[in-house]
Amino acid sequence: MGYNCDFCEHQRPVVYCRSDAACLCLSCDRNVHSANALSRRHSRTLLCERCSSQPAFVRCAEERVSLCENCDWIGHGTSTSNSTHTRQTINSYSGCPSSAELSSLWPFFWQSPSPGESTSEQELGLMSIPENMERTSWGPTGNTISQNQNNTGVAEVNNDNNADMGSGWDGSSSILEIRSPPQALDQPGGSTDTSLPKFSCPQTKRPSLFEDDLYDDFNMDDVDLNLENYEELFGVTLNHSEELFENGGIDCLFRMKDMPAADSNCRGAVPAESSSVGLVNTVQPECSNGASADSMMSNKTDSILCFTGRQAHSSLSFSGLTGESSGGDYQDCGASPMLLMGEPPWCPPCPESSFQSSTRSNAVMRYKEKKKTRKFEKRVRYASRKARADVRKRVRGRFVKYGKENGCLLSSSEPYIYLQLDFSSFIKAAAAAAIVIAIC
DNA sequence: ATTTCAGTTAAGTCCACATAGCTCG
DNA sequence: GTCGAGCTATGTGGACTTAACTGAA
Repeated sequence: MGYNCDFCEHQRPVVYCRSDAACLCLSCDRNVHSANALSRRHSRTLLCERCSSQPAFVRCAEERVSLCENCDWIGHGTSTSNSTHTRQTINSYSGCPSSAELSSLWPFFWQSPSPGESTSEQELGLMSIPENMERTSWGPTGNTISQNQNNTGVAEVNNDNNADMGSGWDGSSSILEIRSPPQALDQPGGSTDTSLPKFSCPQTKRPSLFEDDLYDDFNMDDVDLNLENYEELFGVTLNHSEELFENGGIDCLFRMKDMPAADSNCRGAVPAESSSVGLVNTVQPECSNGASADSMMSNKTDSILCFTGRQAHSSLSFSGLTGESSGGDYQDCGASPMLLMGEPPWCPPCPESSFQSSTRSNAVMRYKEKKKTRKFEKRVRYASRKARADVRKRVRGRFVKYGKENGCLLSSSEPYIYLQLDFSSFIKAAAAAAIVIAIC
């Protein structure tokens, strides 16, 4: 541990901004994300208290610690004693919430931690947040969804918070939105309510975390992250790498299956730094296969060494990738890169490996099938041009001028007859002419 | 293990023309 | 500031070409 805020480099980071790929203290989070309307839209969540480099997605009530997916898997997925811990999904937020708003969002923040645990949450309560800054409002559509994961995997939706917030805040200038975590998690209990975030019991069905249904409802058109908008908004030309980074590190890893199987350490390091495909393909792993998962996940410096770090990504060029193909390639895949590569590098062999293997093979099969049938739809910007192109005459796939349809010029303004003949027609015509000449 | 070759796949190119977007008077 | 003329760049789809990839011999 011992990391500092990426912005002030002084305070202990508490929240993680996916858009900025930055770990920030609350003060800097407020400063940075109050700069403009765009930055206010950045979705932030708690920082994992184990690795201090990944966004936390679940809160362990027993351990009173916020964990990212990887650390949750390490802590709960491999230990039968810890697997029964009650865990609560951590919501993300945007805007500039006050400390009171954060307390409503994360009530566990102000619970006193048990002895020997991280004190980051205690410090969090002591952090000064300039309350004179722009007032944050709870959006009328803000939907606080909390889940109490028990052994049966029953999730419940808590709308009380939302109602309370709605009554206590002015919804006219909605800035802050409470979002359920982006991860679609399987729900062992088999709930039919698809609107609810799913939760997974990692030790039993870990691979399903990344199965196809995770991406089925994800449409980049809805997210609207195209380059044009970025140029319009920021006035700068954006490399495709940045677009990939915006989409999240996990989705950018599919080319990792090309990496040598021994690169387990670096495989784990990549999601930790939201690395990009280009980096993965070009940067040689520096880490040895023998490194432990713990050291890998906790050693932030190593991650940066292996995959250049998030600060360097903007200078990398991905000119060989097109927006459509590359972007969709990594967003529409139906299986996790970890899935394709084999067991997660941080997952030691366990008795359930046979079950996981079969599940994984099924997922890989579904991924391959989906990839085979996948078709990147072209986005038509001008329907009128498309309509015209659809009805325009072509000769061998090329547009032809008016009057040159069917190989002949029909326009009276043209002084000559235009013949559009392919080679076979030319041979036939030449042969016929030769016969005529011979007869004559 | 390496090379060669045929088959497959993906990406790029070409065409004419309507239209968006810009400058200029 | 507004308007119109003139100009340039862009986008549209199908056929074709080219390059890259794959698997077998």
